[in-house]
Amino acid sequence: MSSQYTFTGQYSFNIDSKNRINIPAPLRKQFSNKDKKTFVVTRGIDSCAWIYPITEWKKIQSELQQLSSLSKTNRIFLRNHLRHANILKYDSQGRFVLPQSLIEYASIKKDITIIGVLNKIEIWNTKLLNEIDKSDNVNDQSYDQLSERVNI
Amino acid sequence: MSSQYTFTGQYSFNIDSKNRINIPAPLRKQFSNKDKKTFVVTRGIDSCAWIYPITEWKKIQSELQQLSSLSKTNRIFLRNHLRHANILKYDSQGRFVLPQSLIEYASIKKDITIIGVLNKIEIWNTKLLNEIDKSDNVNDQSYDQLSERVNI
DNA sequence: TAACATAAGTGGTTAATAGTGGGTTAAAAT
DNA sequence: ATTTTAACCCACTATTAACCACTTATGTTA
Repeated sequence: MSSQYTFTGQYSFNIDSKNRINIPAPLRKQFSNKDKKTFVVTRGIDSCAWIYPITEWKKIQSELQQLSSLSKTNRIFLRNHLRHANILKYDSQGRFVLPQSLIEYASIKKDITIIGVLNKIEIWNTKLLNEIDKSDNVNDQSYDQLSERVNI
Repeated sequence: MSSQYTFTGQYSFNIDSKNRINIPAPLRKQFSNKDKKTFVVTRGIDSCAWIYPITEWKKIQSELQQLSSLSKTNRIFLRNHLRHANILKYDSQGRFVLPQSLIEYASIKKDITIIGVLNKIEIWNTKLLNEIDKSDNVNDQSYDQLSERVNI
């Protein structure tokens, strides 16, 4: 599934006393009019928060709608993915308030790093990201597997 | 079957001394005029209560009518879903009183957590949900199977 | 390269809404 | 008739969202 969004780059910001985070202007500019400044923040798979523009999120959502709640696996999966998904808008200054639950999940303190990763934006505790960056050596074998699918 | 409803997010509330529960404003706002503040609360498949906006419930009902009562599974499923279904309205403050039978079924005490799960809303005993969240490890294999269908 | 102009980021205040509690009236049951 | 229960309404408080203003950075033009 390909996306219209190709977020890239890395930006340093502070979260303010009201838990507001500024979406970097270069990323914000990519939001289409259709999105109407609306997006979904949710738990990332690593300890960070993920942002999807709402039109992008709806694609994911329509896939989730195919899953029947009669299956236990599906129920748990749906619950755990949807309960942390917050639909938000950024204000006229390009900011939004990050929900408390995600602040805790991503260990957000003051210094944050925002990264563009194609169809999503990641929000990290700067310190945490740097530590992971050093320690998280993906072994060569997994890259080999990847190479069969992705041609860089 | 896709739905017009796409409830998401998680909200913490208290049930009050009159057994009233507040439907979180963000979820309430999604109710269409057609629903006229009316919805169905019933037993969830796990120990929680499920809320469907009335227009959504009617769709489900017509699907349930397709199920033959010759199957035992069907009979049990139909019984449990239909006998506990209460048609209710929320008041001008957005609250409704949760029937005693569902309070017992979902072990509702004071602290409750409300979760949006696409076409339905779940009401949980906060403590219970957290416990299940930890213990209910769906094995990786089932998620692997899921991954073939859902691309997040 | 200096001055200006524009855009981006930051902080705070105000206004609106959501959540909560309680009270009153109407209905129901004993 | 009295008590209990439920629906409806009103009011207070806390939280959230919208708005305004200032500062810093970037970029453009003389």
